Amino acid sequence: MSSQRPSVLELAVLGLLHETPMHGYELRKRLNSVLGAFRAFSYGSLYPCLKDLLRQGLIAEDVQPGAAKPLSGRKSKIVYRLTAEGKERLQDLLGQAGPAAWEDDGFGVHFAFFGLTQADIRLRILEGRRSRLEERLDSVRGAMSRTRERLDRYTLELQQHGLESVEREVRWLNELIASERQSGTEPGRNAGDNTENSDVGDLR
Amino acid sequence: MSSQRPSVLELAVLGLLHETPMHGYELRKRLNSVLGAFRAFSYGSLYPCLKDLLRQGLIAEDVQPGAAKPLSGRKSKIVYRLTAEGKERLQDLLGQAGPAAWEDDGFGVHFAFFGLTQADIRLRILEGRRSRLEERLDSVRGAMSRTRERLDRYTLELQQHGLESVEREVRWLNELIASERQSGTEPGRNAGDNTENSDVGDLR
DNA sequence: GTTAGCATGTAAGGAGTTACATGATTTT
DNA sequence: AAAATCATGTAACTCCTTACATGCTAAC
Repeated sequence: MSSQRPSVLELAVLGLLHETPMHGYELRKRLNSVLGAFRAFSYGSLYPCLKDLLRQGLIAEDVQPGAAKPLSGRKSKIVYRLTAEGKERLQDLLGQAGPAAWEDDGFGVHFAFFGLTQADIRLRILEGRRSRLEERLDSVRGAMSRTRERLDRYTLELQQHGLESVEREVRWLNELIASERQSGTEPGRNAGDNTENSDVGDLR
Repeated sequence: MSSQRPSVLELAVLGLLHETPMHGYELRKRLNSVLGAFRAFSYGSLYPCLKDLLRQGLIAEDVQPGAAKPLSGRKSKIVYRLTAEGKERLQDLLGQAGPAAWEDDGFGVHFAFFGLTQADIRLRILEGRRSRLEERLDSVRGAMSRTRERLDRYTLELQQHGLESVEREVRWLNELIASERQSGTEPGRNAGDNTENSDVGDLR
């Protein structure tokens, strides 16, 4: 009655555990390293989330009894791994290309797991985010031109910087979309296929 | 027992009401227009906040009885204005140059009201934010060099973009700080004094 | 042998959203 | 007279953080 977490965390945890089993502490570090500047999570949200996923049968725990390995700085108490249901659920989440995947929360995480996402879904998410940002651009530009005169230097500076940030992300998305389309429509190539050819993949 | 809102909203509301009295609906629109791309608030948080500020005596309400003005598209029900205590509280909040003023939440709002903020506080907030971002830069760069090999193209792309966004904000802050120092240390000029001289103020 | 980092958790609460409920006024 | 927008509010809920509590292991 209180579960159903379509949360960012669920996807992130399932996605990370898809690579390799891990225990909570490790998971949290990788979480904040993969998501980098975008998001950070504390144990206070991670552990309850793990319990929830466990209860749903999406992950399973392997308990390491004592310190069996004197060598190497590992001690590992509870190692979580993805179950078959968890893999299904992950694929399910990765297949979603709705607003949740391109809003501020969500986009970063979905993008981080694009390597596991189908090419057409990737494209839809990128385009969804771009049009979302363009909407925002319009409304901010509108508000600026409507109230330009009465704003002081700092407010103006803030708006300008915000605007340029969004514009910058739109350009980034444009490059990504172009690159996706090129590898997507190329004959004889499958989704996710990304061997080196010409300069695609070198977008920075 | 449950008040004490050092929330972003409190500062934003007091700051906006310092310019001119307004009713809630108007306040919310200006809020989302001034803060633009940084933050957005819903009525569900605005109205409770107004009640709280009212209870604390920081704002007062002037109720407009009926439709007294046939002309102009105004109807105004409850117009809020800043009380003397509210002005004090605002100055208090604007004088704070601690972490709350330079973390992700908070910085945007504090910056938006730099026009009402003392020059030395402005500088401290800008420098605080810059060093905060530089810390983040270090940790992300560290994480990247530690795990570079095993990351797929998309994860790398995400980190790169995040990194560049932060670097961009640091450059922006550098320009602002330089400009602040110039007008601050100039002999015969007071804080907030920003008449045209050479090229300061034209940083974009 | 004590500090630092690894490791797992919980309780309380903060900050805000969504969805709803209601009604006045203006525009079409 | 219907639709849009102005205007005010509330209840329930979400998601996450902080601060605490606990203990193990490695390094100095």
